Amino acid sequence: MDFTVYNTLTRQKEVFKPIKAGQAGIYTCGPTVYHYAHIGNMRSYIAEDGLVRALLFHGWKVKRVMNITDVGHLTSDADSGEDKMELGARREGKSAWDVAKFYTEAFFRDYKALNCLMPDVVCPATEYIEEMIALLAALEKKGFTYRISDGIYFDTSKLPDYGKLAGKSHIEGIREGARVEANAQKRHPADFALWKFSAPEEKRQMEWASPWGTGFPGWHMECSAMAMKHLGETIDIHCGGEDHVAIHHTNEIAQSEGATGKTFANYWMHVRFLVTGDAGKMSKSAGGFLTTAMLPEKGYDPLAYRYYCLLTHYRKQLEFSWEALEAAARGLDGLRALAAKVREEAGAPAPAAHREAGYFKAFSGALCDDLNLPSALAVLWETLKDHSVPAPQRLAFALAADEVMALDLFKAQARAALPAELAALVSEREAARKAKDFKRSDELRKALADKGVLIKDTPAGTTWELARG
RNA sequence: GGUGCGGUGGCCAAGUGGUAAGGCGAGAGUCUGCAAAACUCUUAUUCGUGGGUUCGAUUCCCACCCGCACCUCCA
Repeated sequence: MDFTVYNTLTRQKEVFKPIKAGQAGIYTCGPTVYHYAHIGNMRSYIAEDGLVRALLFHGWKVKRVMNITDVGHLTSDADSGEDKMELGARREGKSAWDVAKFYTEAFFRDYKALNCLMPDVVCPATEYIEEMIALLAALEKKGFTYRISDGIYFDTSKLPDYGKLAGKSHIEGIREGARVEANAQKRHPADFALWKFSAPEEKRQMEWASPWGTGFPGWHMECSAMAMKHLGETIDIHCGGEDHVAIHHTNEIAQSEGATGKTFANYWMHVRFLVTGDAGKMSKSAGGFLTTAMLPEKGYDPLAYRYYCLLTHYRKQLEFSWEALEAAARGLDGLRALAAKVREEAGAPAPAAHREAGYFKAFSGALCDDLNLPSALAVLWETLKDHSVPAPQRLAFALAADEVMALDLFKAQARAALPAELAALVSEREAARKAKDFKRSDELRKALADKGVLIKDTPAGTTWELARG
């Protein structure tokens, strides 16, 4: 079956044809590590992980590269808003390097908690300054650059199809200074910095010598340099958030194609934002936001958030609400319970998933249709409940499907022991119930419920679970 | 101001020119001392509004209303 993806460049779904048969080279814009990544950031990585897993599911090989932006944004507080952790880190005398290290580690903790597969290559921008300087030199040689007081800039008028990703009318409509102060020395509003000079009176923590002067690379340089270094001058799929279309990716294309004269990326996949009803998009600068690490504190498995993301197509804006997250968490619980029941019924899975079965093709077809994970998830639900399919086949299918969904459908849920005091109440209630003192046992059940312990009486005895929240 | 996207049952949400997946919730039943859990069944003649094209539109076209995102580092 052909694998199709929506390509932002052509604004339509296209059959994915890789440069090397059966192998996909994917570049992902990674996090900027001067603060925590919030769950909105993670939506993109979950969607991209879905892409990687869907390709692997269909037998493709995948080479995925992710950058870490650890340079260029650490000079002023204004860039980072009032991030308490960073301010705290500074108070403790940490360097910009330490801050980057700290948040990189935090990012991958979250990333793994959401069951995202590690990229094959993770590249911090600060380790590729040489490559960026070489790229700039190539652009200079071809006449795409000019120098003004604060840096070396890219002359967008020199590239005939500049802005093709976002659309010409969009580029022409850009009003510089609408939200950021205009730079009067720039020749065209869309021109952007390739190399910024350190201010004479300032000693930056992160700065490098270059043929043009001491300073640091422009924000778009890293992705161009690293993507081409690891995946070649033309890559298969370039991923990122929707916000990057008009500026960051547009400029990556300008730099890369200006330097090589070749197509930079054949397919551009953009994930739309997670937004919150009242505050709009979840933003790093807008203050309070939710991180993956905060989910367990609220009583949620991080994978409940993954499930939540899987419920909505990646090209549709996703609105966050606690009510919807709660519904997702319950849905995931239900799916796991269903999977456990299928496993019990089946004993052992069939030797292999039945790839010719209708449900399997429906599942695969949904993935191949521009990564329609919500549809694929519906197929999974329906199939697991379908008793006309032999249980071992259902189990084999669930195992295979979870390689894509990555929801830990069969992982035994570890749970904390109940505090002794509450455990005593549970035993006391069970004793009262056995003695048919229902009044007392119901009182105790109520008391336990008030403390968040839900009682279940099964033929095998009394069990409990913790209420969420 | 420019660009783009979306409005589907109480909530989240997929989808198609031929009569609305799935999940959550809710209701009924089985089970239970009663519950919970589990199981079974039910839950949109209808897809923002008004026109148009068509044998037929939620799906195509036009207008309007509403919401959102991007144009700044941001996923």
